[in-house]
Amino acid sequence: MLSASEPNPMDALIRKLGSIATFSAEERQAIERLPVNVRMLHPRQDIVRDGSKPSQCCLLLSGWACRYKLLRDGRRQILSFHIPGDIPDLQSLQIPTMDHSVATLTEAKVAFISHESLRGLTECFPGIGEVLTRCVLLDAATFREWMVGMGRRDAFEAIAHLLCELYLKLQAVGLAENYRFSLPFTQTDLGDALGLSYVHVNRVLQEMRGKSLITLRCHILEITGWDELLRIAEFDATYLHLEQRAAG
Amino acid sequence: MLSASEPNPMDALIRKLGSIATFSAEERQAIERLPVNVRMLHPRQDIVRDGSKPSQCCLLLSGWACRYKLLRDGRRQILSFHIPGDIPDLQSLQIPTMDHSVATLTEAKVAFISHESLRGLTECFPGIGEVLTRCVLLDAATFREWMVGMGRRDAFEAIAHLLCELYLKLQAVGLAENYRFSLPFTQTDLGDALGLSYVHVNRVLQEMRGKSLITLRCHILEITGWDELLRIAEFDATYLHLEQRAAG
DNA sequence: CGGCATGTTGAATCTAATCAATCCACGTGG
DNA sequence: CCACGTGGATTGATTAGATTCAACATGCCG
Repeated sequence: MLSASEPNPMDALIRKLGSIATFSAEERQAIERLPVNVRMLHPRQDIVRDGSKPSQCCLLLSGWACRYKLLRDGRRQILSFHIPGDIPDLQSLQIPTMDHSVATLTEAKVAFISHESLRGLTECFPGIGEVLTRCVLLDAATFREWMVGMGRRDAFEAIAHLLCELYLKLQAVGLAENYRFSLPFTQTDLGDALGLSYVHVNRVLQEMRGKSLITLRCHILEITGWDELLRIAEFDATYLHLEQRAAG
Repeated sequence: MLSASEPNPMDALIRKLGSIATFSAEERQAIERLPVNVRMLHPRQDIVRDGSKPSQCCLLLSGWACRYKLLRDGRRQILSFHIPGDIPDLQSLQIPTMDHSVATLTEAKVAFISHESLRGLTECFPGIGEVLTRCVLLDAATFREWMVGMGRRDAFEAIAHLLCELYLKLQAVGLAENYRFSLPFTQTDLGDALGLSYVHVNRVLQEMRGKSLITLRCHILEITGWDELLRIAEFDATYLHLEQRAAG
């Protein structure tokens, strides 16, 4: 048995899955025993390329990653941000060809898990298969919310909404508290996620600071006006479908 | 056995599933025998409401439907369009609470199928479960493509892309050919799907007509410049993940 | 120290939204 | 048959939100 002081690399995944479903000690052990291939990756390194047919999935253990698509002239749309515990290309298990790319945003530790062993796991433990299906459906719920942001919210509302979302997602896996978290990527990345130019993102962030809604220094964001930000963003956490639990 | 002249209501579903996967005669029969509750619905009628916890799924048999979210002040974002064979709220099987609404756009025939019987079906036929999972993942792929449209394509490109997508989806289930199809909803709906105002949608459609890329009369769209439209939209059908087949 | 990436700010420009009419097809009722 | 009402499409004028271009500041790293 692993000692508490030497955390299993799968802890990030366990924590993530625990935030959206409950599962047994047996299932937990099976996850911990999955054969993985752990690697450190540089910032802004592609993990999976658009058009490829991966034979493994990537589980993010530390750092940030994103999914994105490029247009020919270089315009980029970031489709999602990913934090430890996420498996950004989980859908490749069911849909062989990637229709987008996955890349790191920061230095990141990634565990590669073969499709084969993931299939073995879900066959032995259908409950885990259901939780993983839940994961990809929750990604889709976030896509839907981002669509509302890009299509029908103005820049201020959209950024406010994204900041609330990121905080709650980080908090759910124990990576944020007290309305503070690390936002270690650039305003260009934020713009590419929201369909805005980096200049405009910058101005809106200034405006939020001016209204004392946030502070942002050295890539540490603090939401100082949480309730107000929720109100402006019309934020409703239903779409995150987080497991309600009594405590911690 | 059903005669050819009296089509089973599930034919729409069979055709849709056949466009994205292959399955056996046995599986096909099981689908045809699903107990359903068929109803005709008026145009612009809600089928499932945001926030509800449905105990059944709705299979669209004829007509058009959409998923959408509303902001408090009435701004609407359409998240997807649905055509016969689609099950817009399929994810409610795994995620109990709806984070958006589903509504008809036209008069529509809808088959309601209880979660219970769907679960029974996927337990007996795991292959069907996989195809259904594939369905919701394909929806997510379309969400991603729409995000690119809203965030990084201009209005002309985005509309061009949507028209190409709708044609191919209709064609895949035999509801369109020769670059012609019925587009029986309003320009306001198109705008709400693309994050544009209806006035602007109108102008762009004019421009497309001016360039002889499309004709649009009485809600019948003909794409007269398919290749050019594909080029402008930078359309790549990979994200539709349609099953490649020799013929028919 | 110099170079580079990121963040900040201003000015000009542009895309698309908004506001406001008007038009047209269609259905209804007198 | 025609007046009327309605929903959708179209067009023009104006405005707003966001982009683009450009410059400069800051901070980090070799």
